Amino acid sequence: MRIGDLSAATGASARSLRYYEEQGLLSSSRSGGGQRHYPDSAVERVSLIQALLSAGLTSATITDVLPCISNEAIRTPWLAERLTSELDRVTRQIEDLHRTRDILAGLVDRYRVE
Amino acid sequence: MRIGDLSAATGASARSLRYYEEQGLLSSSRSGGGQRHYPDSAVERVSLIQALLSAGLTSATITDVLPCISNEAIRTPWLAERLTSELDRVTRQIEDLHRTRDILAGLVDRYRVE
DNA sequence: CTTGACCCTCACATCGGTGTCAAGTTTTAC
DNA sequence: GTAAAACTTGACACCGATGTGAGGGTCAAG
Repeated sequence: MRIGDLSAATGASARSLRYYEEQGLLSSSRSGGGQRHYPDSAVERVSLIQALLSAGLTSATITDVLPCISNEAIRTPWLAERLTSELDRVTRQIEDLHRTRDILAGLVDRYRVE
Repeated sequence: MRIGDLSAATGASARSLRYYEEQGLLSSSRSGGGQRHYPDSAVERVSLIQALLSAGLTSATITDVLPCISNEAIRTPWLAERLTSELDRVTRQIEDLHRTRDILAGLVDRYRVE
């Protein structure tokens, strides 16, 4: 599939897809004329990238962390730490967000009732 | 208390506290020499601001939403909608984050076991 | 007083992902 | 074979909260 198709399939803009590639998160083959072609599996990969980005991982961090999905060789203890610490961060983020949601819910409630 | 004290009490930098004031999120009285003074209650207000900011509310949104805590008069139906839609957004954000956490947890697990 | 710690305003810098525009090339459909 | 749609690279802009630094006041303890 070409970049427009992948964009349509994932919701990521073509600009973003090129950026992901530039950052080493995503790879593509090129047609004779230089246009990018993606395998169907790219859709899932982009979704994963999007999820991790929206969780606050940096593209550099994702670059470090993503290969371990497909490439067994790159697994190092250092990477395990990295993954765990990101997991902890996200977990904390969820907890904070729960508190904030309660605050907002309280506001809504108070607004409704009084 | 002065800005340094409030900063120490909340973890927000003095820069941020001035910014909050500039955006209309926080008010202060001034000493003769022009230095800011805050009541003790400012600590809680700043915590609230921090929570809402970290939940992804914009300072402009918070400006709209915060007054309804202290000022009954400003409550409008429009504000109710606003609050509710922010609440929904945060709720969705939490759900997304749960999925992402599961992804990360899966990576950690896979890393451990294999 | 004086001195050191604290505070003031103003302005510019930073970060990271994305938008957007320009000028040019490739692909597709008729 | 031609036009339209889609793609390419490159560069600059933006957002929004915060950092940072300059140059200059204020406050409190000695």
